[in-house]
Amino acid sequence: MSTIRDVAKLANVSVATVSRVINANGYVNENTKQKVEEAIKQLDYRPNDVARSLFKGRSKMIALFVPDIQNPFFSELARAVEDMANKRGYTFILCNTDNDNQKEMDYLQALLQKSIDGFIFVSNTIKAIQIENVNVPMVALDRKISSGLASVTVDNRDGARQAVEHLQSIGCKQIGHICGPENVSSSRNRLQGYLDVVKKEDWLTSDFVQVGDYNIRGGFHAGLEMLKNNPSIDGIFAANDLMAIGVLKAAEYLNIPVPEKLSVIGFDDIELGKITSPPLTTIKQPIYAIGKQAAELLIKQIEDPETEVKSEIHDVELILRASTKESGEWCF
Amino acid sequence: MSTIRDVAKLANVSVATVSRVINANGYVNENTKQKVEEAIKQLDYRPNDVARSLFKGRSKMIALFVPDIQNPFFSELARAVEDMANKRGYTFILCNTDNDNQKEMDYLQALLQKSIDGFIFVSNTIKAIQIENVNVPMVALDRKISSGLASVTVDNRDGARQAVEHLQSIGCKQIGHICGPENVSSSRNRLQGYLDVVKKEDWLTSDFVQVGDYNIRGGFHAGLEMLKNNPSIDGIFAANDLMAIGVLKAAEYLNIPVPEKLSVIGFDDIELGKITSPPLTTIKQPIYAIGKQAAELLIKQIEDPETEVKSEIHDVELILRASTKESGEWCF
DNA sequence: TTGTAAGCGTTATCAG
DNA sequence: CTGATAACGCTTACAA
Repeated sequence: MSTIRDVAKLANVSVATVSRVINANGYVNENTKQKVEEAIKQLDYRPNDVARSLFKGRSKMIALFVPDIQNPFFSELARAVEDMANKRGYTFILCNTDNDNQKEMDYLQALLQKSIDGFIFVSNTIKAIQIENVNVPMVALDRKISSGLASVTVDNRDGARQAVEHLQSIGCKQIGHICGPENVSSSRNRLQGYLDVVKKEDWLTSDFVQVGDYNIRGGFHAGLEMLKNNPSIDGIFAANDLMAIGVLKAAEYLNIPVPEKLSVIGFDDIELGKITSPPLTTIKQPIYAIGKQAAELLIKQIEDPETEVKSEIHDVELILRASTKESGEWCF
Repeated sequence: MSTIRDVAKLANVSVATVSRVINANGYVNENTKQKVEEAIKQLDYRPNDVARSLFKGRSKMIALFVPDIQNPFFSELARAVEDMANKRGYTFILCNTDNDNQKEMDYLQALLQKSIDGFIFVSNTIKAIQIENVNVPMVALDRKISSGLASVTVDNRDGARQAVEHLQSIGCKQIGHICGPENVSSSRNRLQGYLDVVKKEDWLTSDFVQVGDYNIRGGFHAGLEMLKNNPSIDGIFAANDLMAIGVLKAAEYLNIPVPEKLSVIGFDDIELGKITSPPLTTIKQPIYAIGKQAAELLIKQIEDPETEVKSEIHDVELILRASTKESGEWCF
């Protein structure tokens, strides 16, 4: 690997001049510029980013923390963040946290030591106090961390309301809810939305809300429990698609036909929901778009520290498929 | 952020001594060591990795190139690599290439400029000549790139044979194959394995092999085509699970009951195969294990350049589920 | 318009 | 056992 010094020598100029031309920075005579560019080409010279980082104190790297990249919701988010990072010349670092706060803190430290330029967190375990003296830009994605932190989320409560109202509109009389983990803000908000709609119903008992884990397996078990205890249930709103798929499996297991006897609706609109049998009605989040926006917001903060800290809340949208009555649709 | 100089000043020693204690390197008096450690604690000092990297010419970062993290096969691989990287103190960089050679080359350059320590490639577009003078360790994963490069793969041909033989053993008479893209080595090997078993059959015509794209949609279309042209087909071996799921959807669309009239077998054993209806019989690759091993191999090469370049080939295993006759199994 | 030289925060060599 | 000091490769005052 040749260095800036090699180029300078070959072009018969000083390293400062070379630096000026590679950074298009400061005055440099057209002629000497040509010479330098020639030398650069000849040596196939590429500036060493580590040296640049050391000098600047910034690395052109951003990190995304997600619980688990194997969850399709997070992989779509990751894809969006990476694409944006890439486009703006940043290197993308992916951190799987498994919702483990220790892991999060370890990553945080390690990356700070590498002069990372910013973080995007999808986390329900990071506390405001743990990051209060991190002095690089940060953005919370999907889940809020603290009010002082920029965030990009969706209107979870409204989405949940839409879901439950849809179930009612197609004739469901008794609607259960599989909620996500209680320490996740999106999950709490979706539960709120559910309650907004059904809290006055006389059939409502605590049996109608089961706690899941935002995964297929948890949805399956919660769904099984709920359907066994309340055979009269004819609609289930699961707080995410993965759990809704679990409910579909539970219904299949119990020989309850969907959507004839039971309507199921999820939340997120991951690709997977299109290929279940029946395909899943859901509340669509603009997953890629929010990931992209989080990255944009972060990079804006990085490149202009004066940028105001904003909280963006995106709308969601009902997507009708065959898992709820009278809305069948065969995709592909 | 305090520097090694601040620590030295506070502890009343030289920076060299501080360096010695943080690296447990060279002699240092127990007493002065205590003093230094005290100072480090007091200042909450953390060494600057960028400076370290500049000096050492290595960054403790490794990268993984995959076509698309949204494919669950790759996200499991990514998870494995990240876990291993993490464990060994490396930072993990994920690169989605979309099978775009230009993107691969751009990433390669960018990361080399950051003094990346090594690469793991899942690629069918990188050519040997493009990386011949990359002088950091590299490992090919899932797909070979060139014989000179360390690689971790599975016995695709044997797996394909097992798949087709299983179909025969349960009574399938006419077996079609949905193969993957022709420029992917695993896909070619699986086709070979299929042909090994059926090449002498008199029913075999070119209609029995359809090219897919390793994705659900491609599997759906290829399956549709095949089933429409050959109503007598009673078994399909798809070169990966995603396409097998597409075939399942195609059968559903055509009202062909699986496994009663048609048996379907995939390859990979991604999680998704467990939740289809019916669950998917498949050839299981040790996905996490090969990802982990690729990372181990890479790190070994990084830390000991004398390490010999090895090619590891893992065995695969038939997993029986309900998409092939007489092997029904209800998981969860 | 160009060059010199002082850092950026480490590590390692070489004296003491 | 410890301390100066010269790298590592780059950028940017400051001079010329």
